[in-house]
Amino acid sequence: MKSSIGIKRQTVTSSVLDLLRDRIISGVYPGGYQIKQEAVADEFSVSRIPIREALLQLEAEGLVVIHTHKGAVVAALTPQDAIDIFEARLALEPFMLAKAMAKATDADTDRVRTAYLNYETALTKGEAPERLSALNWAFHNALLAAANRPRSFALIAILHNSADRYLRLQIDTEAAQTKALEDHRALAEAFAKRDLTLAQRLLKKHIADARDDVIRNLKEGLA
Amino acid sequence: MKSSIGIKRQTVTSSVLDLLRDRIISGVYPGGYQIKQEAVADEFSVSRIPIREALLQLEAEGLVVIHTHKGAVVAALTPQDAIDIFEARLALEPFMLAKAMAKATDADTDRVRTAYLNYETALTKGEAPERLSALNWAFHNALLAAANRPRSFALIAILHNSADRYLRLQIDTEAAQTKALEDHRALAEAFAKRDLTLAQRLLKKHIADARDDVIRNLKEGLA
DNA sequence: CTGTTGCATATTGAATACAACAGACCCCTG
DNA sequence: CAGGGGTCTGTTGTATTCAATATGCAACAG
Repeated sequence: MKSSIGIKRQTVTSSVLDLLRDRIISGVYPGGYQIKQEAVADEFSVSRIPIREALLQLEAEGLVVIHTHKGAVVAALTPQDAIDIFEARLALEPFMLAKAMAKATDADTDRVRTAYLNYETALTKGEAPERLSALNWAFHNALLAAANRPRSFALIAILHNSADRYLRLQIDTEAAQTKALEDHRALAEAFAKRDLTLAQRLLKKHIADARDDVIRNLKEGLA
Repeated sequence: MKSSIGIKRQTVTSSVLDLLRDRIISGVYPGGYQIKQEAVADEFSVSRIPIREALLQLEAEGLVVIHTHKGAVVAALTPQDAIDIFEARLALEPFMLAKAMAKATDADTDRVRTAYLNYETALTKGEAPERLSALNWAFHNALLAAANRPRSFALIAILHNSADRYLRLQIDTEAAQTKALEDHRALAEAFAKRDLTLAQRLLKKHIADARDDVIRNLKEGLA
């Protein structure tokens, strides 16, 4: 097999997919924004075909809604949707954490610790929100990776992306991020000690708190 | 070819999507089968574009795996994958059942009862497996519909489709279906009584038993 | 004989071209 | 003035065409 390492040969569709996803999650394309295929195609100097295919995948991720002959619209952010997403995470993540911790090795513990430290240093350095988001996900990722459940993992990843859209809306992102850091620290510790009960409780609270914060902010925003 | 009832406002892509999905779930396209775009396009006398788009959606549903420049292959059926799927359901469905039962009205109870009866009559009539599959899903659907959680529901629907592929492999489908009927009866009763604890326990057992059956059959098949 | 290299073919990826639909606008009629 | 109908335009859906990649095979060097 030829080494494809180092060679960056992405397909146009996947490049567009990543770019559009970033724009939606970061809020460049807000909820309700209509993504016109031709506009995106022109912007990237490609045809509409890869755009269409990227949009289909974004729809599968729940980031856009496509109506026949009417096109793709960025999914709206609503309290009900936030509850839907965060509570699905609440059902899935602690469950998968159990599977992960049951099979975790010292190497997995190290990965969790490293992911925690990366988030910490990025936060103290005051790095950009998208960087912090990525590292936040990397931490949750590390917690669950040992479970080795591709499908469940994919579902959780999708939920995280959508959840991220809400988290980026936070008024006081700094407070939320600092709290997240503290939660992560405790989680990493419980993971290292293989204290499943504690870890699950912490994770549930972590997600539930995020849900409540998001809801509160949304309600305030509407008032 | 499906009968076009009334106006066929369906897009080619969605028609192809439904047909391919059926073929995969029913086993016409077995795990590992390579779906060639042009072959399907020729069969339906359409271009490859709708095929490609359908395949992308099937990938999002976890029914096929696409590799760049190598095409789409029907996802393999493995014990690990089955565990992954059924245990994700085990995490999600009882959780959502709680949300559903908390908001359920008498109309919802009726829908559950009707769904149960439909499955029962179809089973006694000895209808085709795909019909029974659809009614089985309709029952689970009815149990959870009142929750009104589109995203969680979409995830569960996808998991059901993949789970169905495994259930269709069952050696003794009749025994499995009869057991399912009994489970459903008890579930419908608990739902009607609003006995959440019992309903959740029954649902968990229902799913866990299905998982175990599937695993056992897979292992035997490999032996 | 073995391993590598280069070519031929099958298949997918993307661009271009054409068709169909939704929505807005205008005009018309009552 | 309200409402209907038709055209017109912008956008999406699909077909067709071209380009790029993977894979198998044959020729060849060692």
